[in-house]
Amino acid sequence: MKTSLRSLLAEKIAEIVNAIAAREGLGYQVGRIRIDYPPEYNLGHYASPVAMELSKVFRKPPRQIAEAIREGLLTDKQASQLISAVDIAGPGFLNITLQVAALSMVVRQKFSISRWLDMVFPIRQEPKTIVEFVSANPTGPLNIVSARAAAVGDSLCRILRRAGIPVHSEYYVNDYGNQVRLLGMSFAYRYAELQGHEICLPENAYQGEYIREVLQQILADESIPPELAPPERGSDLASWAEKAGEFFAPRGIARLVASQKSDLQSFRIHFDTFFHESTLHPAAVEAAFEKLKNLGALYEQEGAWFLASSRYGDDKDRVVIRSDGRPTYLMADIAYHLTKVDRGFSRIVDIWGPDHHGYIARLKGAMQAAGFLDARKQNSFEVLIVQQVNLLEEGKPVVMSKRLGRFQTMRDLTNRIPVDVCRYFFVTRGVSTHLDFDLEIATTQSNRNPVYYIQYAHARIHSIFRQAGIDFDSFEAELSGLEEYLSGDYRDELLYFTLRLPEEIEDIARNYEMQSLAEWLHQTATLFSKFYAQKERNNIVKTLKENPAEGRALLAIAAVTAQALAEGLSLLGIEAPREMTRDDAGEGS
RNA sequence: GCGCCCGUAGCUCAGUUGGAUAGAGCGCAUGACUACGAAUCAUGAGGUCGGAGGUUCGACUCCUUCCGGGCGCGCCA
Repeated sequence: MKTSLRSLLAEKIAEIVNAIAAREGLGYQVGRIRIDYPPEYNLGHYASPVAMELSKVFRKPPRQIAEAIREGLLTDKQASQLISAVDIAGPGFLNITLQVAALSMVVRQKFSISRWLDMVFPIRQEPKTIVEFVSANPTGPLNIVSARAAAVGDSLCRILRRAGIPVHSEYYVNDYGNQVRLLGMSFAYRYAELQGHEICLPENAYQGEYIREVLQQILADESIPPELAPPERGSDLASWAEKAGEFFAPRGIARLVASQKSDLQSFRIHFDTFFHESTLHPAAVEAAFEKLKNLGALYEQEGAWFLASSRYGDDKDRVVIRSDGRPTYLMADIAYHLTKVDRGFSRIVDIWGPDHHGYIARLKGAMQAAGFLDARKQNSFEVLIVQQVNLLEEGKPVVMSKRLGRFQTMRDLTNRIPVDVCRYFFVTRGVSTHLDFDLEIATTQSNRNPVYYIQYAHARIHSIFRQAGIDFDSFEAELSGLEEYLSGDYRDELLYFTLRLPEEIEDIARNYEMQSLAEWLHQTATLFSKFYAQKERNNIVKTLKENPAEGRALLAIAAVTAQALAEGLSLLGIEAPREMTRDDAGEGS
């Protein structure tokens, strides 16, 4: 089967609708057929509201259209093999119930979730995609919003990749410009302080304690050239600091970036590349400028060059070259994004922090001006804004100020909360919601966290295999001929739900709503727990002894569930342990 | 002032691009281990979906307006 059950049904319904339209003499072709899930399992496996949507086009009552589609499905040779019933409910919902045999058609010889996903995806020719995320300034440790963006971006990449989409993940390092100068200067002042100077840090310097720590690392690794020794005590340090800063800045950035990379690594975040802004200057920036200028997207005014972004929906035009000739950050960012185009990516996804939303219009404007978003090209450029995380400590907000060095770092977070818990927490919420993270509650509740519930279900299945003395990895789930054992006691419900994984992945590849995968994992684990709690009928070890055929069916259900849970967890960068250690458990329960 | 995001159960959040009786976790109440792990299962209490209008077969979802919270509106990055 080269498609999910849902897509197959959607195709069939589309055929049927088009046939009806032709019969009625309407020159109408349906677009995407929406197929959802009924609110309750006993209503069916799939539900579609198409009949209601088509009511206007066909000028007929929804139920009448639904009836025609029902006829079509039941008389279609391929579809009728899968379907056991089509009910029309409420105002015109089509509720489709599949046959149990549909399960054994999917779970055939050598079946595994992983092989199945490999078969299903890619569903169509997929565009080369680049996802840029985190991209924090290399002037300090990563903060908690970066942690959220990292979890979101990395999970998205894993999911897109699983959907067969060629994905490249990238971190844009802003190692150029004014802030780099300020960073170097900050090191210089701290260095002077070490040399016995009374210093008064300029207000715009980075004040965090980490500046001192990184400075120590630099000093431990290399000696400072004598000509950079601080001037006489009491004299003004400003011009000296400027010069010495040029020495410290690149060294400091290298170490800060390394430290960020190590934070990301411990959060299981993978980047294919780190792209340094400094490599764009000057050649790529100049080339981008020339390109936009030749396309007529720029104009000169009062000695500066402006991008006419208001033509493309921005509130106003934006400066790209200052009147002193230096390019702005926007100009460099345009150059950077044009490299994405040059590198062959036709789908560009950026994940930005909450303070950048005002920036979307101008960058999109630039990409439009550059011809990337030409309607005929089918390219896309999407920006996801990850909203802020309010860090609370016992219900009170933790005040954050990066400049003053008072802020919660990603490291603080991961030191206190296990990575599995953090990553699950971050993707369970939609990216656009502001969310509160109470460290105190997160710490105490992490013991009762939903992520452990999912992992527990997974570990339990492996425990069953250990009890049964069957090797999980070489076991091959196979349901052909075992249909009679697949009904009731949550058996079919669990299997159907589990086999929806490709549909989840397919949806997320389109809408980026990753919280639905977290939800799916939780529901799958819940169904397994219910299945497992049917101790009379679903005791696998016992059934294997009493009725081997039925035992194999139950074992296959469990195996497929474990595979799907492991696969889903890994898509969120969460581990799927085969045993849970008691240390992780809540004590007071 | 303008723009973007958010407002759903006591708390933290889902709600499938307008669909069926608005859901989950935590917390609370009650019950279930001599059977593959009780980190579990079963049952229950808890909602004027921020307020008010509008659009239609149908609105938590779309539009208008108001209220409340957050963030942006540099020739900074």
